[in-house]
Amino acid sequence: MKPKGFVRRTRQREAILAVLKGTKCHPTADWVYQEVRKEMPHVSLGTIYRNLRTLSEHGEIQELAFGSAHSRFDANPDNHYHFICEECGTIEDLEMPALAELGKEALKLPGYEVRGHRLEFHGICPHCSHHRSDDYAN
Amino acid sequence: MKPKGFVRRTRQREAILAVLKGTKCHPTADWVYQEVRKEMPHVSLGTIYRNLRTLSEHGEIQELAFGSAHSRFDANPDNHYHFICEECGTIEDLEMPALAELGKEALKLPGYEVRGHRLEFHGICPHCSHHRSDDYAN
DNA sequence: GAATAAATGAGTAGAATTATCAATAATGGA
DNA sequence: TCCATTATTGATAATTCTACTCATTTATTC
Repeated sequence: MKPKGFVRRTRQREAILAVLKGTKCHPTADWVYQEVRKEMPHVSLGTIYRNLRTLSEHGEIQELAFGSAHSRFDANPDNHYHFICEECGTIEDLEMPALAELGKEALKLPGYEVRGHRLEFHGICPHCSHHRSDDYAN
Repeated sequence: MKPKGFVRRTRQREAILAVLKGTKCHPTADWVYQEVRKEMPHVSLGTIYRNLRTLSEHGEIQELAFGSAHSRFDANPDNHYHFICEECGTIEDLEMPALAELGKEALKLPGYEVRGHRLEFHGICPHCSHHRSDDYAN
């Protein structure tokens, strides 16, 4: 019997994955589009976006973005860390002190002038975790 | 003599900063807009964006975003860290191993289910650092 | 090969952000 | 206090990135 909801292996998806694996840079969707188009001129930009999402949802690649598409702002300009809830998207400050040794670690890289770092944790916040238990109870 | 290129102190900028300092959430530009509008109904959304940028450029607030507005993709789905150049925006993989103890540290937070973390360093890459020296030489 | 449903291409739509520009207002000096 | 200067604003248009729609195509299983 044919399974429902499975993932097909298409020329386009293969090409996108190949392009991504063939570069050390961390390209944007549009860069990938331009590359894939060289081999497959009729590929659609929608296809690129759709597949990049599908691939990252299946853990084959990863998307580098700050949760939502739009920026968020923080009145505290000093370095501190955040927790981002995967469920509700809430961003919270962590009390954890900034780790000075992290910068030093990276300073070992020759030629790189490290000015700072950013650390975020993601997972489920207490609020959403609570709602989840409610769901199981029903 | 009047200095050229200085930053003025405007009602709008003060209001934006006040709104941002008055919240613990990490709002989007639009949220700030809605709040400022309560006190200042004719404020323009463009003014919000302009000031949020100006303020973060002057280190009075910080913007939480992944460098550029748009997502970037990485063929490597495993957790690893990145270096982002503030000059050219290039993102590079770091050889540094993922720090397991970081997750454990954050796990101490009661009620939070930490699933992962992300660490990025920012600064100047060797390539841009080199160009800079050239500038000084001229 | 046929049936099925996922995926595509082409175009449209929407949301977030930036640019444009005449009008306004903050600043330092007279 | 008034003036000259110019950063900033408000209003709107323009861009950019991404998601959505839907008829058509195509990968998969039988």
